[in-house]
Amino acid sequence: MDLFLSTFEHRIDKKGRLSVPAPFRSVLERRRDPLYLFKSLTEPCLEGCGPERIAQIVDAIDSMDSLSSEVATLQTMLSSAQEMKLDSEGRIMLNADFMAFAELNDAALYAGIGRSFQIWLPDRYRGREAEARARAKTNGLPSLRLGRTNPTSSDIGGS
Amino acid sequence: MDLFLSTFEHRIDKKGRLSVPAPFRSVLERRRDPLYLFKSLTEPCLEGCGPERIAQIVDAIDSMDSLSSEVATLQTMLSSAQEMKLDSEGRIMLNADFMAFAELNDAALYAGIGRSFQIWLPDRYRGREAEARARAKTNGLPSLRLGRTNPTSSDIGGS
DNA sequence: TCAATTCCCATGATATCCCATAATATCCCA
DNA sequence: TGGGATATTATGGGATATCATGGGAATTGA
Repeated sequence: MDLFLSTFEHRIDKKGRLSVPAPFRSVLERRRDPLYLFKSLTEPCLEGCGPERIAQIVDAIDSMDSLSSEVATLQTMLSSAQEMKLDSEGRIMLNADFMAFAELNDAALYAGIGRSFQIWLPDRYRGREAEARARAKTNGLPSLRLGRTNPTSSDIGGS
Repeated sequence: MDLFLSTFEHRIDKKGRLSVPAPFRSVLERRRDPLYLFKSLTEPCLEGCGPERIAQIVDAIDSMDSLSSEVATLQTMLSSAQEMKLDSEGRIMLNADFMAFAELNDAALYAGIGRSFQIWLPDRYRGREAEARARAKTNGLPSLRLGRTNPTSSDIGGS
């Protein structure tokens, strides 16, 4: 099972192009998957994933009460989602909405979190990481149930 | 699986013409589908889709009790539906009824929500999006357990 | 005939393609 | 194991194509 792991910091050039880390690209290429990005619902960052997660959201909407606020939330995710086309050098172009949402300017940090990854303003990410480490030191680690855990909402729009 | 995703804001010119976003056009062209628009039943916006969704509504009506109020509701959708013809530059013309219903004047925002998309007054849409994000932040994200989740292999984005 | 559409062309902005380069990582063979 | 050769990667720039948009002319239709 190949996963998105590790962090990478890349420059955003004057034309707004941003290289996708080669290890992430090869995960997608191996699966012959296009790359989707969308605005996180809970954090000031972008989320990257393959098509199966998008399909999951589409199917969930169809099976839910179309008047519920949960459907509105899922639709918000989709309406910010975008299939990213990579140029021949493996770069993507972030539109103005994405750039503004994550407050990016000339650099971006990719954080692989397993089945998906996030794109952050580098300094902001490092600040969050420091906070998380400090929390772990005082509160201890969250329990890690090994083996299959039940899916929770927190692994959709992403932590 | 090609879907209507992302948002696009386009101007409505003096002649009432409105460009359909190129990515939406290419979804329709790839499927050789015409474009249908109809007035949303629940929101002050227009809905856009291909013929399969219209057929879905027709089939649903056929399979329901013709006296039920739901049938009347669905019929309302169909009676406002219209096949849109695109000009050679990929633009549509919205009739006065559509313009008034969505309260459009000189700009429109397309919001892709998977198998269909919506057309909104831009500011109104952004307000709704902000609300949905605020809700998600306080209430958490909807669970996606509903969709078919294949627990074996190959589901990087899955559950 | 008049107004409203449809067709056609123009244009600026922007995205995309293609090529170049420097730095780094990987390979290969002595 | 070392070190030179080769491949990969991130990054940049110029040329080209696409897209959204606007306007005039031809066409329709009532």
